[in-house]
Amino acid sequence: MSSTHTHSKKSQILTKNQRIVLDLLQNSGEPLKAYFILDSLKKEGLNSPLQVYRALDKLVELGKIHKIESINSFIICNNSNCASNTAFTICERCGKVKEIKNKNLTDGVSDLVKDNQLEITRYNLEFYVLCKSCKIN
Amino acid sequence: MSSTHTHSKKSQILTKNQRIVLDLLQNSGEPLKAYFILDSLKKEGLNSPLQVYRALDKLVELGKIHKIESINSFIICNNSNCASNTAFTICERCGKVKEIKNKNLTDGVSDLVKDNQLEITRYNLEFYVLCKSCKIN
DNA sequence: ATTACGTATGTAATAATATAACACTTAGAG
DNA sequence: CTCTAAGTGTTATATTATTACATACGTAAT
Repeated sequence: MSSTHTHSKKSQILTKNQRIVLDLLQNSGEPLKAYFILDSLKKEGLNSPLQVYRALDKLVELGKIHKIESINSFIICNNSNCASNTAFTICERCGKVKEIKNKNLTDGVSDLVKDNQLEITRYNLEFYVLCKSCKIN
Repeated sequence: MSSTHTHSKKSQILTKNQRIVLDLLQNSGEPLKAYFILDSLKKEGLNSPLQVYRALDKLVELGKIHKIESINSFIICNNSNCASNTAFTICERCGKVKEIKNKNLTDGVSDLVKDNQLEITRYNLEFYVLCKSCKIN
């Protein structure tokens, strides 16, 4: 074990395509669609959908981004250790998405899951809301 | 029209396309994809994707079926009054989907939502699990 | 009974989202 | 150095969903 690392340095480093896709999502902070990412990164050398989807798949697998299923979009993960569990609010009026950081909520869901004897490997929670600014206007 | 009956409230009656799509989902009990529904109902007179999507949209709106976002599929609602709130388990191995009827879970989620001052109009919860039969084998 | 209106229908075309197949490259482990 | 796992680049294609437009049909108001 100590002499032989099964985890190579390579596996911890993002490849170029993974890097530029992650950077774009990081800088945006908003959910982006795969083909928007493709268009945005044409100048960086991304030419085909598959290049984008492969990078996205890997980043999701690494827990660095999440897919928001109901809007076919990807967003940077802003929790340090949310694993593959996700919880979002999506404004029904303006479409704004926020990842829920509230520990009470996610802990509560975990408890409910335990109480109900569900063996969950991961979950995806999408809450449709009317966000503050939309509520005012 | 072969019969003379006049329904008092047309708005509560499903149209032919809505009916046959609902019947198929009802009989199946499983989540079905739009284009599978289209293929299955060719003999009933459905010819285009749009006819299917229009029926599905209406049925979702009426709360008679749900869309399971992460698998782009539609399933009959087996709760009498779940409104537009949905909670499913999806087996990661065999893909089997079950609507969660557990009142504790859904009530709990509602409480959590209240406690965390989220104003939710509806929600969509997708729990990925290893189902009983897949756990055994 | 006729009109106006909202909703549904049928059809063709196309947009948006995602994957398959294949040949090639690269980096690290042994 | 060589083997292998992972990533790349590219073309083509599959899957999912919507736009646009013309037509039909039931209901309520006139």
